[in-house]
Amino acid sequence: MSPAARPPRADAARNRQKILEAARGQIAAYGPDAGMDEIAAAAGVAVGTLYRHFPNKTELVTAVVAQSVGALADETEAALARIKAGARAVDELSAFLHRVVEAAVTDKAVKAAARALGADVSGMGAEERGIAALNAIISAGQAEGDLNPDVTVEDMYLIFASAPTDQPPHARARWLSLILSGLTATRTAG
Amino acid sequence: MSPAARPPRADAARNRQKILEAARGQIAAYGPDAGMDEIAAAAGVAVGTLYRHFPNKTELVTAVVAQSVGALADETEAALARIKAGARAVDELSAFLHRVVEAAVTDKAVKAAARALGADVSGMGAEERGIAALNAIISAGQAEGDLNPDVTVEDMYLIFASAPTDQPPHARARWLSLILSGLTATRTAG
DNA sequence: AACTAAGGTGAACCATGGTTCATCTACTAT
DNA sequence: ATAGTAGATGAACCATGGTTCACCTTAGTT
Repeated sequence: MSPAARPPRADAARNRQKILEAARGQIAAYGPDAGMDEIAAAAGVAVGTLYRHFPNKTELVTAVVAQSVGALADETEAALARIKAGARAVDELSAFLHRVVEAAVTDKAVKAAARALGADVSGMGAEERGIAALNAIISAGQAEGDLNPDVTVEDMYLIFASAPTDQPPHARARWLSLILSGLTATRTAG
Repeated sequence: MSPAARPPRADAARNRQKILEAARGQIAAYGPDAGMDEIAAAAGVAVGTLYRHFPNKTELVTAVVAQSVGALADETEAALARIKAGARAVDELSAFLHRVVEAAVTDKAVKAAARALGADVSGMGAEERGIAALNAIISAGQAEGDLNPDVTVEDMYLIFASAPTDQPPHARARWLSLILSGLTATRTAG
């Protein structure tokens, strides 16, 4: 279709990035109420520029989500790589989940905004990558005998989705430790 | 102060109730976006009536939250009563939490709406009651040796706050079972 | 250095939805 | 029954905030 679309102008690319960052920040802070004007201001740009890069608010938020998903997938793959290099799977999983819970504080707001705007956030490209890596990590943990055999990727989804966001750090840590004991506890009774 | 304010008219009380119900339903369904007009329609009333009963949307939502908190406190006390009558504390706690997680699907939306509107939801009267009962239940469970010694009411708050809402029933059940194993698992190592 | 289109600007537009208020209705008390 | 007031009505008002667009700026090119 587009026979090699010519590359975007240098400042355009820069602005696009600034807009995404600003959007993430504003939404994390003010939720779906973050206004386009505010996002523009935070990015040091005029509103019109937002609309040159994204057709509407929904698309903008979707793009932010996509970026998050991508970053998450990267982290997952990095963890898997460390495991293959000899690291213990549970430890990596635990550390990974810790980071996820921290990031969730921002990402949840973003996802909520996406939902509030009726955005279609399903089936982002990077998601597949993350799932594959997660599956590998879980299998490794189970093979090493540290993870319950009934643990699945679904559980990870559940954790992503339900990670508490408006709780103080120590509460978030407690929450994760409760969950982890559910994933790792070795059942003694049948 | 108010020297026996004369009782409200019969239909006024009825309407107030219908409004609260409608508000809960609409907000559960559409989140903070539920409009006053829609709530009014659902209650079979005109908008003006909402404003006779509640000064603004924020207060209305706050009232709905208060109602939820009250119901929750009632349930807690009922559970405690059953324990005192001989029921096993963990079982009651587990059942109670199951109900909470089910109710959360509605209440979370309401609370989210409250937050979105900047309502002050802290320190509702009934909250104290619930806390007292919960403490008693936890102590009982620990005395019976089924609950970890480090479990506190804070954990219950955490559960209320982080119960997943946009997950299918089986996922919510799984979630609770993960959490419960964190509350009840008997640590073997020091 | 001049050209030109990609990119940026921001005042203005408009839909949405919370809120008001002048007016009408119907409970309750006498 | 009737008065009198608490309560109900809903069209209209207005603030908010997403979106548009006619017009400048400037990066990249020759």
